[in-house]
Amino acid sequence: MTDTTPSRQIAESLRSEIANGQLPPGGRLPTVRELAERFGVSRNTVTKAMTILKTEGLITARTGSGAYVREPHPIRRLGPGRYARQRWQVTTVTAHADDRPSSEAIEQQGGQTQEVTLIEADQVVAEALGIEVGAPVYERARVMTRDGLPTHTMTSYYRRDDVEGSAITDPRPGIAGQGGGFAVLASRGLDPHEITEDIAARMPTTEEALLLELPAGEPVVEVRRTTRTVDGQPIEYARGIHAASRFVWSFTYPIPD
Amino acid sequence: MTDTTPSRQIAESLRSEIANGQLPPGGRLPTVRELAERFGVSRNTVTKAMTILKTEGLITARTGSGAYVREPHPIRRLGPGRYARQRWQVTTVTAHADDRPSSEAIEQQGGQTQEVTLIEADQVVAEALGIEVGAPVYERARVMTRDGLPTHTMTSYYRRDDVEGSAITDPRPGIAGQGGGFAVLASRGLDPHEITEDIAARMPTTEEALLLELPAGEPVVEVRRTTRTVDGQPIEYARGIHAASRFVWSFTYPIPD
DNA sequence: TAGTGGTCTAGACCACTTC
DNA sequence: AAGTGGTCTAGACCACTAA
Repeated sequence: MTDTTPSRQIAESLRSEIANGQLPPGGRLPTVRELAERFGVSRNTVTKAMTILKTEGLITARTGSGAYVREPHPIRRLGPGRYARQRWQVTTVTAHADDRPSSEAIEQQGGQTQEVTLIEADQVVAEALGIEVGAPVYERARVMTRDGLPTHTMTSYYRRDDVEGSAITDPRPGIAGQGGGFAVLASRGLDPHEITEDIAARMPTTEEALLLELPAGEPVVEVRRTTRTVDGQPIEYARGIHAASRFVWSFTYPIPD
Repeated sequence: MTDTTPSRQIAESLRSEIANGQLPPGGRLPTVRELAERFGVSRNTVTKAMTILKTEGLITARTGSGAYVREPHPIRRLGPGRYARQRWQVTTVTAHADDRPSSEAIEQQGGQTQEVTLIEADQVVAEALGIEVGAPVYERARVMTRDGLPTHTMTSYYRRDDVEGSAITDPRPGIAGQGGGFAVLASRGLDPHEITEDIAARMPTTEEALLLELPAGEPVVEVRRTTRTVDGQPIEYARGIHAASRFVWSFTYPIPD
């Protein structure tokens, strides 16, 4: 039934100790040397067992300190409500650029970094926005953090003419941040009306793992979002990478005919 | 910038060869022994590099044969349309049990196994169905396959009184299969009207990895679905485990106020 | 039967943490 | 300074695949 190499057996043994609470979340595992002696194997074999558990997301190890049972993350539930009008709709657009442009295009602020650049649309972006490949688009790349830890990235693309000169093209975070992109589009007569979200999961690339400080064995969820006006005209395409363990997506809808 | 151990460097080297197409999908990697010589390291170090790539889902290895670049899966796009009325609504319920009950509760049929059991509701199921813990519910566990490979599981829970004696409680697949559960509920005056889907991603348990024949480094997407009548009464709770690389979930909705 | 990936050992060295 | 996880080596053995 179970193909049973020593390293797998040790992993299974520790796994069940974690499952039954004998090793509680945050608790420290016995040292590699202790386990090697306990199971009568070499240190390498125990290390391998721990590698298995790490890639399963059950433990993390800190060199010089020990290996610990991973604590469950607080989970955020993401639904359509996060895009609700009342969250971004304002009578007058209060966001505005001031006169001291920062030399750096990246700044840090409570929970969000931002980088805005004018680029040429690639295949995917062009198709999503209904423009030609190579057409100019503004890319607005953000990294969201929570409790000092990065939780997800969100990179939006806008047609240049739609947002040129607006607060969106101001690189400082907070100006167009926090849904403010929708307010800017609305102020230009491009009211966001409909959203399509595509959701898929996969293992992270090495860059993503570094950027989001992902432990081994943590998948990412990639969200691709297209926002359209009431006429069906796409006004924003966005791509987000989320640390999987911190989010749940929730949708409620009537059964279609 | 990049902490650079030999095994990681080798992994990175192979990773870029895969990315630029030098090693095409389905192509065979050089042997461990060849790579060990090429990079001037021990066999173990090359093996470790390949383990990294396996957990990233980039390659799979077959003992005795070689290591191969994984081929991209055909991806199914899942949206609300899969629950559309026209897919399950029938004027008269044609599904029916015949007279020869099978001794086995599990049967195999084109693309689906099924197992039906009467159990007591646990905490999660009870809460979802709005009943008390321990109340009797029918559990209908299915494993869906495609091209002979398992793609996902789907386990539904119904209140006993809602489906007792119906085609749903018939263990043979195909009777209530293929959305037929909705038709049965409708025939009982419990028209499915609204669905809530919760979607999350994580690494598989060992059981799930075995059941879905997941290669190392393949995450799963867990979908929890609650179906309600127009009155808001929950009539089905379902839990599905999907091999992440084979699916995309897609939702289109108007921006709420 | 020759070649393949997979696992294990014993010993070594390293960077890091903790005291 | 002592203890920790992490990595690497050299060599061994195994189960499996393919000709």
